[in-house]
Amino acid sequence: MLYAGFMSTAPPPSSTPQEPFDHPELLQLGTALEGEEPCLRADAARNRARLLEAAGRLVAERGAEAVTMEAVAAEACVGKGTVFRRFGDRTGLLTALLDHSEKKFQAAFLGGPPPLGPGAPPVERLRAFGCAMLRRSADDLELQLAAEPGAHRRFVVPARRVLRHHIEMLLRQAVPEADCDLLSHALMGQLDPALIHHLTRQCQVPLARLEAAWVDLVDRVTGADTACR
Amino acid sequence: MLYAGFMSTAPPPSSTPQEPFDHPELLQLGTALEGEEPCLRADAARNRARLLEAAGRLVAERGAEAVTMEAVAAEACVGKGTVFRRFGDRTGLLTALLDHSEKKFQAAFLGGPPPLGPGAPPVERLRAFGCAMLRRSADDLELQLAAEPGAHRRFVVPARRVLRHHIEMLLRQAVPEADCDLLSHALMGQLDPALIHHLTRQCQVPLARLEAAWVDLVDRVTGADTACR
DNA sequence: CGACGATCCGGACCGGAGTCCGTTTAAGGT
DNA sequence: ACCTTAAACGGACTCCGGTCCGGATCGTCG
Repeated sequence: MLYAGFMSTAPPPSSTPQEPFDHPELLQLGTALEGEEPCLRADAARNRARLLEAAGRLVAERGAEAVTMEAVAAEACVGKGTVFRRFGDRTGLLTALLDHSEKKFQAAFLGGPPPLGPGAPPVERLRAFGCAMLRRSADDLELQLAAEPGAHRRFVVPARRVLRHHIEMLLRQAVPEADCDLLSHALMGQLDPALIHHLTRQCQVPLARLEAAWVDLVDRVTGADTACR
Repeated sequence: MLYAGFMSTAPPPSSTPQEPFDHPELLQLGTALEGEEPCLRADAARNRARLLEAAGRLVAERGAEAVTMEAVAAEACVGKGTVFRRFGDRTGLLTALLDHSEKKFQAAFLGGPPPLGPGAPPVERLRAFGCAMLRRSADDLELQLAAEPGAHRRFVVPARRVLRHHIEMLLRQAVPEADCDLLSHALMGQLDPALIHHLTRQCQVPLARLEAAWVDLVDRVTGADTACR
């Protein structure tokens, strides 16, 4: 299940010495394909395989939360340091475990048959994409969650609930025929502090543009303003 | 800055003995107000204040990442256990720090003057709400981020970038006039694994409904299908 | 084949989150 | 004022993620 093909998943963590990290964090979607593998030394490759297998075994037998770096190392009969060198951190390891299904999915929407792949009109592809992703997530949900620290809590934080409820209430008034409960989540997504931070600080997007995008989103969702577009 | 009013923020963590946690994780929005405070013992209240003050000082002087439970405890001349008993965990402490501005914001959109507060038509309130939230976030971004473990990474994970880029590309074809870069984030929000987990596992929402909501969202955003609504 | 340099290995080590439990103290009843 | 008890306290302890570095291995080149 290892290596090559489409986009791999691990983050670009690592230290200054720029280890030959095994997941080339690629780019340029659409063109796809990219067989880059730094080609590990024999022992390194062997250990990498062992580690993934061990991790998979742990997940299967005792759930994702049993996947502790030490436990994986022990299960694979390997030193703890090796796990970190290979995968960067816990997230990297879990992510690598998801790599296979990830790449299958990417292949499906980048080059598979319509309506998911190219060939269908964009709106239909969008519809198909979401549904496919929803179904895919249903499977390895546990892993996906485990790979993202503090993910369970995110939707339980009272403060956030209040904000979402408010959006939901306003939506109910504006578009009573819609599934406002779920719709509100999409709007919340646009206001996520982490997103704001990413866009304003890391991507230099000016606040004004964010506001404009929000207003546009609201108008689209509620069908307001520019009436029919 | 302590206590009472609108909704407080801390999660419902704590252990089985059900400590009289200071943030009553309330409910019933719209009705607002709720002066519930378990009324801590004198020493407890004193220490709580000390801790918040100490934490605030640490944030101000050395940034949010210096807010370590031990450091806060030391700064407040209090035992480490006390910090945990009072705030549950690090997230709870940071959240409590945000409580003040949080409540001010809640007050503004629950009962303040239009267009944020009641009185304006719902669509306008929605627009105002998002803009207000964007501006508010710009301030205590650092704290908000720190309060949510692993928040920085979320938008850097390569796998997620690929998915978003795909959505963005399809959007560009479907609604070339929109700010598809930003718009794609809203759609991604609806497909967030953590959200899927929350809805399907904790809220028992059937997958079919999620799919329907997605399709509806796509149609609204692209203006497709039901044409003008 | 032997030696050399680059790469990898492993486990000791560190710091911080969260738990536990014996001790102390506030508050209310007598 | 004193006694009782529920609550709060504090710091030692565990567990885990992540770092570091001396030593073992691999692969290559002469």
